[in-house]
Amino acid sequence: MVKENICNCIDCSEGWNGFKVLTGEEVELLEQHRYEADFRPGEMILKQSSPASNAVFLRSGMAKIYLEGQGQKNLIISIAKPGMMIMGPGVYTDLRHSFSVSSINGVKACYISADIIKKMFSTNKLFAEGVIKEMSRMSHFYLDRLLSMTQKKMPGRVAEVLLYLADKVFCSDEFTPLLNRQELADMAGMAKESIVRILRDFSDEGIICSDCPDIKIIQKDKLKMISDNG
Amino acid sequence: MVKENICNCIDCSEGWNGFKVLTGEEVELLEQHRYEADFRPGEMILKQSSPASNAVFLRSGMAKIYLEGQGQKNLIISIAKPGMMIMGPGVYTDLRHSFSVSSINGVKACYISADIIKKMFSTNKLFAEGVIKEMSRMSHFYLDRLLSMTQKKMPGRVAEVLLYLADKVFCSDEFTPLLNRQELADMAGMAKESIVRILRDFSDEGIICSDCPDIKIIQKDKLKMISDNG
DNA sequence: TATCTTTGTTGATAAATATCAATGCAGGAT
DNA sequence: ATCCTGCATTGATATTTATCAACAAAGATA
Repeated sequence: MVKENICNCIDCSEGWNGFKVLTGEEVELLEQHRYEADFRPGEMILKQSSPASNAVFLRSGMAKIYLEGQGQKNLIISIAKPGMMIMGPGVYTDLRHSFSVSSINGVKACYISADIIKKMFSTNKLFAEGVIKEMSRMSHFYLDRLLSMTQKKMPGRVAEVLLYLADKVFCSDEFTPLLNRQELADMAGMAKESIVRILRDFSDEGIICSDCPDIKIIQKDKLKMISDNG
Repeated sequence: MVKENICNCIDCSEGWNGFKVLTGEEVELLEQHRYEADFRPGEMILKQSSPASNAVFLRSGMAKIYLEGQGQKNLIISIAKPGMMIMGPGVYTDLRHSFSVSSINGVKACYISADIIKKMFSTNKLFAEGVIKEMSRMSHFYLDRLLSMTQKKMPGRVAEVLLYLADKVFCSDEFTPLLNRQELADMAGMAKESIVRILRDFSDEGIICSDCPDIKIIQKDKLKMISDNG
């Protein structure tokens, strides 16, 4: 198997779009502060509350981004894929990572120094615009989740999670979540027994086909309705 | 009574700190795109989903920032005071306001064109840094709330709201919330009957003194414990 | 003052959700 | 094969929370 020889972030086929606007010099600077790392499934990539010295970019594989609450109760915020920037708001506030990130399957990732990103934020206005757009998108997403989590009942939240996985993560109505029931529950903010029951209900009503671990969305419109109406 | 003659955002005693780094030219530009407005209690200042053409800065009074869910159920995210920037992530994403803002008491506010802010974001790197720091702070705050709302039970959320009001809004352990019970419930994400009962419980246990509408925090350490332990 | 209207409060009840305990099932190790 | 071990599932039950209905209290209006 021939390995692609990645030598910089602009040419990297899985690189973040925001890097496309960098100058040659900036790319070189970036290279000097980029570290590659491989992870097996289930390994910690970023730890919540640890010093936010790096942003992370996946080159392959998927990772879960989650908040650690008290008593090992987690809330999975989103699933990261190659091409996305993973940089929490802590980089510009308390210099701590705002969330934890860990690999779901095998992951190749690049750590890039947060200081360098901040530096380029100041020297390259197009790059700065890309960064603020990305952070705004995240903020927007958090607000959406905040509303869902507080106002929707369990079936609505499960429907939302399924639609998120289908539309934003796997880009297909038929997928293998990679997450186990406990993790799906952590995404929807409920107990694992609850999500099991709701998935069964959806199955019984013919809205999805749940051939564990695979999930196939049959009646997407119905799922959307459940998600919208809470 | 002599009215202060405000002629620009740098000299304004209630202006946002982030404006302090602007050049003379930029301040002038800002002035050309600034509109003052007065509001009586309970009036809409920004409407969720409407075009995000302006950011808002309060010169006096307070406002509630909230998400409108379906079926007139609101979630109050935070309380805005003079000196704070009110600009949602929609300005950099879908160009719609991400939340609604309405006055709690009498409010004087300045609308500032979002385009001008974006322009200065590109031309003044210190200003850009101020904006991203502010947006990061907000993002951080949203993540905190997300975790609280999903993992804490009602008493924990009520304690959190009380501490927020005391520490971040009124800067005193004795205050008049200005929000009625329904609105306090909308902050803590519960029914108004529920918050009434919990406030009474806190009163009975001597943690607070609730002489409606005034609230006085007696045992702050206990309240913090309740908030932390969910 | 008398009458509305809104807001706060309480108790009873229903609905939503979590927890607990038991069981089954599949993959990996011995 | 046989034994583990972790995950999924199910039913029973307890806890949490919302809803409903009634009423009290405080302002607002006439």
